[in-house]
Amino acid sequence: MISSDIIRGYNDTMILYMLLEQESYGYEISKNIRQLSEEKYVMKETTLYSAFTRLEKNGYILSFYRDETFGKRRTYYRITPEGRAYYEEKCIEWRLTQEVVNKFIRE
Amino acid sequence: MISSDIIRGYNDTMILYMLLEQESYGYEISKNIRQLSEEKYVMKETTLYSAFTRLEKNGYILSFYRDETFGKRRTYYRITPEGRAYYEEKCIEWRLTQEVVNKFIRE
DNA sequence: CCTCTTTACTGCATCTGTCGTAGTAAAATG
DNA sequence: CATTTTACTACGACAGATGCAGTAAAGAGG
Repeated sequence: MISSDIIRGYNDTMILYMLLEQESYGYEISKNIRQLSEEKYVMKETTLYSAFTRLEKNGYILSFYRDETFGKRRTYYRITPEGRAYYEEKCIEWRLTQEVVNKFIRE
Repeated sequence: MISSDIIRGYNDTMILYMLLEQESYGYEISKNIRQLSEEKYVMKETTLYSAFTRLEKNGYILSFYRDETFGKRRTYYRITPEGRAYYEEKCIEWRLTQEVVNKFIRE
């Protein structure tokens, strides 16, 4: 299992990744993360929604409603240019982190 | 810079790695981590010492004093078999984490 | 000899992201 | 018509990391 202390700070990055190509909403993002990670990582609901709040507060995503004639009303999210920039930074940081941590890993 | 939310949970692993081959003490471990990471990661003092407390509480390290006729008295640490086992687990977890996070990283 | 820097910690309070638990509510399924 | 799935919201607790402050001994430099 991947502990929350390791993934911490990368949940935001995963969500932003999911929004790079298309706008989406909580449940769908959650499912897509689970699938892309091949069931190896499942983001908790509370983690997901609190990440949305944080990301929107920081200006990295925008929330909106769509006119839906079916289904329960969803909150959709769209990535902003600031969100894309932040995502890019996180990718660079991740590569550096890997490089550093790998020096402390055996085999 | 590597954010504390990313490295979180790996500080313990880095410290244990440093104790695999030889017993050591706070200041030395801190210097060695800085050097091994090529100055890319510097563990904060408070983080380091609070990690020692936690690691000892969990039975992963043991603290002791050496008879020193010079210098200020140091608290030395030694890794336990449980600490080695925990370190191994963390290595496995780290590989899985890399695999998963890399799916969400562009380029 | 005296000051400054380096070594070697300890204590305490705060912040932040994650998570457990609970609850709401509408639509789909059987 | 009951159960499951979808789609959230609220609240409180926890743990690791950090900022800040303080202590104290040894070594370095003038």
